[in-house]
Amino acid sequence: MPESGGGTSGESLLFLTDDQLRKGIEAMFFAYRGFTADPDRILAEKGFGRAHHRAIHFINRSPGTTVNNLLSILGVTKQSLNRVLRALVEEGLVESRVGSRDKRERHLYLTETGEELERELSTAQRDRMRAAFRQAGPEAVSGFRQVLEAMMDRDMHRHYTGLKEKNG
Amino acid sequence: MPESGGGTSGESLLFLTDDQLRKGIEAMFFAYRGFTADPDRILAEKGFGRAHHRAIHFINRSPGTTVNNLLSILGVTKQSLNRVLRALVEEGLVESRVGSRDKRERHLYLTETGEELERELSTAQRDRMRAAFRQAGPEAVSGFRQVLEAMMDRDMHRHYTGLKEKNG
DNA sequence: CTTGGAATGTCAACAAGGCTGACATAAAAT
DNA sequence: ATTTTATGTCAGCCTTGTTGACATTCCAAG
Repeated sequence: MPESGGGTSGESLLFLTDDQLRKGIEAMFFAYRGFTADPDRILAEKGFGRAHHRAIHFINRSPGTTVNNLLSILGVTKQSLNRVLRALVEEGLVESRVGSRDKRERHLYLTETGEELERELSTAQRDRMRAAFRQAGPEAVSGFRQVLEAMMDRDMHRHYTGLKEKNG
Repeated sequence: MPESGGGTSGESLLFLTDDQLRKGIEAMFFAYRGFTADPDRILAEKGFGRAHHRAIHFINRSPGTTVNNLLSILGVTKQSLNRVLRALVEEGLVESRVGSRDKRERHLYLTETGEELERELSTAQRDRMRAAFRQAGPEAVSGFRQVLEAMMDRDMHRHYTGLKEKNG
């Protein structure tokens, strides 16, 4: 099955062969595992998981964000996120304040302890990312980002580039 | 400690700032979701999940591979993989043959039905990857792969580049 | 002001897929 | 022949997804 989906009809698009694409697919799989491996070890020690890291990361990025806003970023159900947030609040890593303007909303903040764990996690993850970036060089990093951006769902691209939050 | 994590001391390593690294981290997160979104829809329709896709992919790549070999690639416990394989065998997508040389081993093969699903899944995933590659261009694809390779754990790199299997 | 619908978040219960432990069988070592 | 090691299966637990039911708050219509 040399070219099941391609049909490159002679052009120099060798980087789009099925085999190149399969390598890209496996690269994503193996790299993502490496990408989360270090934080996962830290989290496991403290009895947390991947889901807690995701929440902590985005609360840190946008302090005062609401549960609803976090939901649209994380793409899970509110019930699922709620369980994770409850644990983080109970452990004293996250503070949940009732909205002053709209009392249905909960605004989320990292506590001092929460920020400590965030630092530990993101330092580990950044260290690996930095090593990979340095090894590959700035040209490669640019290409890396271009491909990843093109691979995102459109509405996620918004959360990635925008970084605008309205936290009243 | 004027700079929290970087300390670039004047060099032109702007692509290694904490903010650039944070963008890389979020790019991985959002892109990985996009990367699995299409197969996940197909799998959900048929009552399977991410774990089944992973098994199907690597059995297809190395027909006749053993459970043990698959374990070292997937990085899960044998008990976890076993549940997934049992479902695939029961649904008639995978055939598990007792090894002839070593009867403890089980050699795994996709059935005709299994190959059909594999094609459906990999076509969807390749389509997205192809679109991203095409949009970003060959230079970017090269950089993408360089960074991902540098981000993998060392022993995973083996599975990625090697593609050598001994299936007796 | 009251009432009804929409938005936000919580509680309960279930399913998928990680995990460890116990175990059966086959191979290898003593 | 017996013990040890390797491979795979079965049972049960935990995290983190899911849906359904519900309480609270806001807002709009009457």
